[in-house]
Amino acid sequence: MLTSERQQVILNLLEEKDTIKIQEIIDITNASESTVRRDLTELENEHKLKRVHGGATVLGRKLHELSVLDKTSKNIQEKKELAKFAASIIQEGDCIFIDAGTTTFQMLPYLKEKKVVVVTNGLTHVEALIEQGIPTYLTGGYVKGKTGALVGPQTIQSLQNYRFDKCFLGVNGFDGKFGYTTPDPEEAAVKYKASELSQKAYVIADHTKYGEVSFSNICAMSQATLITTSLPDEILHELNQETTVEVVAL
Amino acid sequence: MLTSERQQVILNLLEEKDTIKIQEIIDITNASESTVRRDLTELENEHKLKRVHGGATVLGRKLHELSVLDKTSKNIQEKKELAKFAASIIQEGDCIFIDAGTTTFQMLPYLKEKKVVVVTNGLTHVEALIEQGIPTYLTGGYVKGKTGALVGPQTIQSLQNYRFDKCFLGVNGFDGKFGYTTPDPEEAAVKYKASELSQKAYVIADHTKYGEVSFSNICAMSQATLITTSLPDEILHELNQETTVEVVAL
DNA sequence: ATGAATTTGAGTGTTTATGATTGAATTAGA
DNA sequence: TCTAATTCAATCATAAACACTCAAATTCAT
Repeated sequence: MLTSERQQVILNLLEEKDTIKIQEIIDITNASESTVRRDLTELENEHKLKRVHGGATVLGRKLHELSVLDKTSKNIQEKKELAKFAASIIQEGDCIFIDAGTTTFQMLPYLKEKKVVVVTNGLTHVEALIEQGIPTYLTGGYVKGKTGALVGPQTIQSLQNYRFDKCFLGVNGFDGKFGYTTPDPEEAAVKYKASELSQKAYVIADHTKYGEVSFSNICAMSQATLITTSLPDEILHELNQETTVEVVAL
Repeated sequence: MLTSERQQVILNLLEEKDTIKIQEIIDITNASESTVRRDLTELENEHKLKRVHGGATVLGRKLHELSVLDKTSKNIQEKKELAKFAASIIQEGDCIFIDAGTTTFQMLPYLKEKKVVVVTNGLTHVEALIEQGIPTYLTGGYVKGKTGALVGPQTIQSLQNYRFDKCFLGVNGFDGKFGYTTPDPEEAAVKYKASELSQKAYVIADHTKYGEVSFSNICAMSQATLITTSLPDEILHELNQETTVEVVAL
């Protein structure tokens, strides 16, 4: 049995039962204890499950944890600086779309005094927005458990009800040739539609995302202003031929 | 049985009953007293429950505290019984709409094993649904800060994407003459649309709501089956001429 | 076919979870 | 208030699960 195959079996079992014992996996896969343990360790590192003594369980499906998930790194500080700058672009009375995701989440604390109307597909954003008394509209759609994002055709359709002054999107990669990309095609479609409906579209992504190319294309570089952290001059020049780049100093 | 599994069982039991004795847990889980005590200690440290002499109780739920504030604990117990019955109506594979509100919220713990697809306009419901791995769709719309309900024309439009086997609605009052009513016209419109899109509509309301008439009419009594607590016979006869009434004994 | 890289399973000492036992603390009844 | 019955926290030995290492088996590239 292939490694990836075996690991998929484990994930499928977890989908059904929520928790599983090591011995059960051994019986089903006919692999040794060592192998199963290795699989579990790997899958845990990939955030596909959570190991517990004696087996594994599905990941904590707590939506609250999602918005602050990767506070491990100091790269959260970068995100905050980017978000702060992005928020400074927003003007009194703007109607804006804020994409789901941890980067855009960092913008929310800076919206308080802005008198804006916000539309979002990020479930985790809602609480923070409401707390600040910001009129908030949520798109409809399927709830992606892992990220708390709303996606799918219903989300796209929901968006058509609105027109935005500005939209702020998170991405997994940007590249001069392949444009903005993200792994999930459904999320990419939502981001694209939002950009279409906005007078001006902004993508927020730190410099480590340069050259990264994920599965799904969102749009060309030219179709959205990039807000990023310091890049080497030659890359900056290359990108500047494609689109506007706002560089945030740290 | 896995530690995490056993602890989840304890939490689930608490969901249903609000309090539980150590001996009950021992009987159900077949674990030793020592182990159960350790579990309770851990769960208390994680703020998942509160230990009391002889067992444990739930501790006020953060997110829903606001909306539950004014209700007595006896009302909650009533709601739970009503909700449990309502959930028992649901069949494997059903596509259901669950209205926002505290009454319908009580249904969620009973959905786990049902293999259903849920559409809701209740933001507070989403977390509970996702935690149980239930495929969840959210309607779009304006976020009503006080209740976490989605309302407005966008919500109505979102709903049109779906057809339901059953829908479960909360109301503020029911009356033989004036039908089901609720204070907010926008919420009433959402409820009405949901009932229209369902093969079968259910309204959940305890007997204290009888004779109450709020500002906005949702629909006539005849258009939804009423799930309620014990009513005087004469009232029951009167209502039975209008619609089906399911009475839940306490 | 050959050697390098990867995957696997068994063996190791260590860590963790469990259940029984103890005496102290708490509750309930007289 | 005192006593009896529970319930509790702490300790301990045991058994299970753990991470780690190493050698055998497999896969891969050449």
